[in-house]
Amino acid sequence: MEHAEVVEAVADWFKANKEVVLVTKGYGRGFPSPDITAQFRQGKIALVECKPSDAGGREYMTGLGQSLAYLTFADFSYLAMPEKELNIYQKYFWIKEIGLLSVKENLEVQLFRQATESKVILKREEPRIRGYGYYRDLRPSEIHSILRAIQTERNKQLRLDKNKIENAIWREVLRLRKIQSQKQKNAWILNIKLLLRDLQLINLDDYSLTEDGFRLLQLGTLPDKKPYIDELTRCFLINANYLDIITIMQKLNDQYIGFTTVQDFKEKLAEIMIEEKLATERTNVIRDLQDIPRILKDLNILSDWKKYGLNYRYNINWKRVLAIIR
DNA sequence: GTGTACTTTCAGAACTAGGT
DNA sequence: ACCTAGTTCTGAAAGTACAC
Repeated sequence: MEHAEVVEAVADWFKANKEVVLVTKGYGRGFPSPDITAQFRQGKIALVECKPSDAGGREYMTGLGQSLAYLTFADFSYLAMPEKELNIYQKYFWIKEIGLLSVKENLEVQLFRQATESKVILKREEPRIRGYGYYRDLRPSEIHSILRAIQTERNKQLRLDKNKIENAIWREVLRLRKIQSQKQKNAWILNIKLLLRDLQLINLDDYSLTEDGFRLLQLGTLPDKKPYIDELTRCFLINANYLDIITIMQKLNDQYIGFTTVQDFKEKLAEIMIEEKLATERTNVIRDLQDIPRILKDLNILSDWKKYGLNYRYNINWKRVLAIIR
């Protein structure tokens, strides 16, 4: 049983739970990075570490260690693996706080042991209402300009001053766009913060760049823009979890011959995104979808809105997607 | 060409938490 | 309870392109 199969099965198991409002795979943080995040109605969060078949004791012990680490920033922690391995190694998983999930050969999931609530949270993971990155307005080249502005300002500072960094971001926005009203400052900075957070390019605590952030900053200065765009695409697909969105788009394309209008397509897409718990009911997925196709087109993942017979559709450039996520 | 559907860009409304 | 500042989300005008 592959790692991805275990992840898929366990994610589905959480989605089936009425109390769960949001399920995301591998999204939200750098290290240590859980395979699944499940968020409950009251805002409590469970993190899951998944392990495949035939991996050797060492890997299952590492999984236990990761699960323990998750208890420092989430309410519940689970370790999931195939039934066979769970039986072999269960004696080592004696720490009762860690929940255990057993995945059968037919990919059916069983709750082997309920997790208990963490008593050791150091820094709580904030509940989210989206299982995909927040995105508004910014173009790929603008993202690079903003990263550069943040890093330039940071290098000037002896002592961290977040306000000055935000002022630097705003100055950069004013340079990039023709904005009339100062009132927009907060909205713009916020939109930028949320995007960079979700792409995992900066730590919001101190505006320090992550490894991905640094890489993008460097790639963006090259004369050839392709490596930058490719890397940014990877961040959107993996870090911001847009891979799940285009997977659902493909499902829709397979299911329907086409769509009468963009609006029709977006409504159907939004409905499934909520069904699949990629967003909560209170998320305005439709509004998000106003901007998401644009960035996917900029990243060369999505075609234009093309006519086929009487209907229309977006096509997904899977060749490129697969090359980038390798 | 022109009306309509779609895209891009800017603006601000609606929450939320904390203080009094 | 009310105010305020800060955060998050929503709306829509302006611009563009596309079918007819």
